[in-house]
Amino acid sequence: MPETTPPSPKRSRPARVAEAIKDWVVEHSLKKGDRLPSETELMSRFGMAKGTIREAMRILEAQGLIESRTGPGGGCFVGEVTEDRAKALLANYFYFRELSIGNIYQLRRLLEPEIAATLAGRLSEDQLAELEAIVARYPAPARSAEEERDQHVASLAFHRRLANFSDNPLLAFVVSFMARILSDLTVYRRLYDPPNRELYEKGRAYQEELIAALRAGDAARARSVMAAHMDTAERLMQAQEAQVMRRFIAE
Amino acid sequence: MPETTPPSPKRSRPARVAEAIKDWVVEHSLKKGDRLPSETELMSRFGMAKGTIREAMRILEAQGLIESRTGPGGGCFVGEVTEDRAKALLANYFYFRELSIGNIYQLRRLLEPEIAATLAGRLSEDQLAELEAIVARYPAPARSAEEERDQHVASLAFHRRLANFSDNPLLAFVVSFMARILSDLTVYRRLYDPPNRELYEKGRAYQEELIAALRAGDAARARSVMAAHMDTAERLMQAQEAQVMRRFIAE
DNA sequence: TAAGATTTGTTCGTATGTATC
DNA sequence: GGATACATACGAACAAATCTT
Repeated sequence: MPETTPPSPKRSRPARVAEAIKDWVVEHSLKKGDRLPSETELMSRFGMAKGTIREAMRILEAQGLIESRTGPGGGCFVGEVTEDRAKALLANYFYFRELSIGNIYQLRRLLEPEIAATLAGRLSEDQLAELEAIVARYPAPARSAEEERDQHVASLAFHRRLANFSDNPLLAFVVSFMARILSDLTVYRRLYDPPNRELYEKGRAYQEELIAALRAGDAARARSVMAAHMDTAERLMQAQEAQVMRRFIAE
Repeated sequence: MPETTPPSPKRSRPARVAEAIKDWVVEHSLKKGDRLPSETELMSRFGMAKGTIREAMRILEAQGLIESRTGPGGGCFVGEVTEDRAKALLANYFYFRELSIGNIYQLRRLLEPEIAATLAGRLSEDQLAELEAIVARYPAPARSAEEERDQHVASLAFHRRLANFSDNPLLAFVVSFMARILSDLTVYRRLYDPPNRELYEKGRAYQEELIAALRAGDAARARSVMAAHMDTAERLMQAQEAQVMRRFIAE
């Protein structure tokens, strides 16, 4: 595997090696558990020192493309990028870009009702039970800011779970990503005090009605219930005037 | 900066160092061009060898969080994640997940009309001219598969540009990301032959009408034109995909 | 132009840790 | 437990880039 780009431009050697390995994986269409050549093998293949190869491996690892194990039979292995890692990497992109509540809800209003509609009548009883279990985690209005924060995070877990039931991976990812961003918000800003009784009651009522519509297979109703839910949720969030995300998210 | 996690779990040292540096950046709320401690500084701070520190830096670099320069006044600097890098990292996530045309268009149908509507009457004459210039790149129907592919990529550039005019960074990113995926599709699948005259004529007519609506500030019309555009575009794409599949089987 | 200083980039040799047999 | 195979980490040296004088 000779260098195909002799006067190669600006990038560091590890970066180029990482690119080359990536291409190699694609060309040979390696699958999830497949093993990459060992470090010593790569050293001689690329004619570079151990440190350089290792840095390249770290690059791939940071992107979630490989995992490595020590010991005999160990080495580096192709691994799918996990959903969590993808979300973390994407969240970094928005670190400096200051998403507003309005920005997020503009998408939620469009996407969440769509998810609800497409899932109506297509969820198993197990899946519906799972959603009900999440709703059951907040049976009574919160009595403190702490409790309310927990409830809101749980409520977002409801949406994230629902999203992951979708058979559209792109739709599922985007919706789930937004739920995660909003969850992180609640952790790092004291967003939910004072406790807001209205948020609790409306939110819970909507989610219960939504589950009923999903079970009944009533797509139109599921859609409109979710739309109304998003509508009030945004108004309440806006009133609380959150500021979004000022941190890197650890995977 | 001593180790706060003595029995630290499974992760490698470079990964932990990278995390620590990330946290450090957040805590000190460093901005885009700010400089990180030098390698030698970090070596003594973390009590680790040069190679280890460098691997940590590569992890951060791979995520787009830092850049590094040599020489006096050089070092590692905080850098915003670029849009392109974020897209590439996210694309890795979908590498194994095989998005279908239907998956992508389910989102395009929802998001693109929204973008069109929110931008109506809010674009400068310069921006409108830029869009017109893109449309002008395909003044006549394509006469070969090559030419048609180029036209379709240009047409996707139209949507990407429009998306980036949006003042909602999240919406802009998602739409622009989809356009890029579809562009890559055209490279890796021979999706656009044989030349399809209908795609050309309808697509061009829609985009011209859309620009008119945007200029006139007619949000409702911009929305409906874009919706119709997405509708026919998806049907044509689906038909062509079917055609490609059949050809593949036949061959 | 040239020399020197500073900082990242790369190499090599060696030693340690870890999992399999 | 011992041998083996592999990644992981260290330390010292040298190379390359880039700024200053």
